[in-house]
Amino acid sequence: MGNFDKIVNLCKSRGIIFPGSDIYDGLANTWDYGPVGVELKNNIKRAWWKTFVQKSENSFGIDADIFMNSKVWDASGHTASFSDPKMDCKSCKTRHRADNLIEADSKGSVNPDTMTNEQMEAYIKEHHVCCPKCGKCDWTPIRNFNLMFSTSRGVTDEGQNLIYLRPETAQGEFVNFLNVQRSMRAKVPFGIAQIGKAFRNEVTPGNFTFRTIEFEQMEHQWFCRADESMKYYNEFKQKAYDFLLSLGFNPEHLRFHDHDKLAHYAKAACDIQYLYPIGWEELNGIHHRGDWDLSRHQEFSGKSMLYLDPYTNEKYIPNVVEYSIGADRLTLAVLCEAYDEEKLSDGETRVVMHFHPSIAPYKVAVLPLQKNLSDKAREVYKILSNYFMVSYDEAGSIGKRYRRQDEIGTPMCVTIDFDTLNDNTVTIRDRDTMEQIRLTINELVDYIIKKVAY
RNA sequence: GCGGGUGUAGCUCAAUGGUAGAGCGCUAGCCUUCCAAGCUAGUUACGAGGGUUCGAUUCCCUUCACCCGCUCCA
Repeated sequence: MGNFDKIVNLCKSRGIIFPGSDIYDGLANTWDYGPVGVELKNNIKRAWWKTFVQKSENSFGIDADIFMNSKVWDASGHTASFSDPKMDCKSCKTRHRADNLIEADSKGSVNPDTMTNEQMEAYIKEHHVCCPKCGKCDWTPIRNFNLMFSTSRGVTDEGQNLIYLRPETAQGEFVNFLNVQRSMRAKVPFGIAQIGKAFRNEVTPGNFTFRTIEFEQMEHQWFCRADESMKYYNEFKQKAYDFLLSLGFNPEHLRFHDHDKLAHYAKAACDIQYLYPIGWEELNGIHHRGDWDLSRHQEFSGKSMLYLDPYTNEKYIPNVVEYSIGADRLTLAVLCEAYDEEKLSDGETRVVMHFHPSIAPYKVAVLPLQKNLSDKAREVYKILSNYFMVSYDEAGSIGKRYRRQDEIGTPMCVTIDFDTLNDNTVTIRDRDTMEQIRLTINELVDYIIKKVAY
């Protein structure tokens, strides 16, 4: 069994991530975070927010609605390019885009973009457009594969309006550029950050939570002058990289990957890839988007996106440097990075999740050495739970309980013994070093706070 | 949507046209003062529907779900 499968199994058995709709045999590419996983993911999101909002004087957080006016997606280009008319060749089972077939057949003299599906089907029938792979002319009807999830808005059947679940969070930052700039009296350069859900109707192999139909993005859009944009682009590459290192990533498992093929909006683009057990895969992206987004929204909304620079009295549409990372992908990378099987001196193996203490789901576990010490142990639990997520376990041998905590990456375990009753001291055991030290209960909170600080 | 594969306990895996087992896990108790110890007891399953049959978890059909591949992928 590969590490990836082991991690998936560990996630299920230890309450980190469960298959979605599990008792109904699941639903492909959906996953639910369990009691342990939700703590991990929330801690990761909090660390990200702290880095890119709290510690950045000119960055502001927002939380935009998942539903947006459909014109937003016209402006962003999603309506046009996120939906493709597809036909299957019944003979050789390959799939093709109807518009591409027509364009090739007519050598560009017919513009399929202006045709309905019925018109395209009629054209293909009339001109005997055949499968470029097998040469047969046996097509299924056209089906539209729209990568945006849609639903309808409206109470009555008539007059329902198509409304989309956002396929990316970035537009929330762009449409709020003016609101944030004015309300916060922000001066360029400044940033808008957001953590939120996005949805893509992809028919894709999932590889656990690496690719899912619902996912959470953590994004930061930096609005700046065009002549300073490349400088900031490079700065954000470094900042994104440093953030990953601060979570405990091994630099050998990270690499930059510049895009050779740029998206329609991009002037420069680069990924940071992580060496997942399935190979090098994209973890986050840094994109130089130019003034494409704000210009398009100015065009489609009719609202001026011009910024009056108070220092130079110039008017311009700011450039955007986007830094985007998937919260679920990052959580998965953190899980892969933390996973370790340690051989002990007695030949046994222990599974340890070496999470950075600041993002560990539980910071500390309280373990009474014997059950008749539970009153005192619960007292300690009560004190610590004012400050941290604390796990309490009194079932089974002490060794077994240490192993359970190792598997969910709890950095510290506190044991209560008979001496605790006399002198209020406890033994604290470190997950990574296996060292044990003796502290009084009064010293405990400060000690743990220092260990788990981000 | 197409092709192939798989559905038995929480997990990993058996067996069987006639009472469905094991290991691990989990729970309780005994024991136990620091790294998966032991003993005792308990816990839980044939994905769903239909057919053939005296009898189906097993054979057949349908369906559902998942996995792999194709397709797609800002």
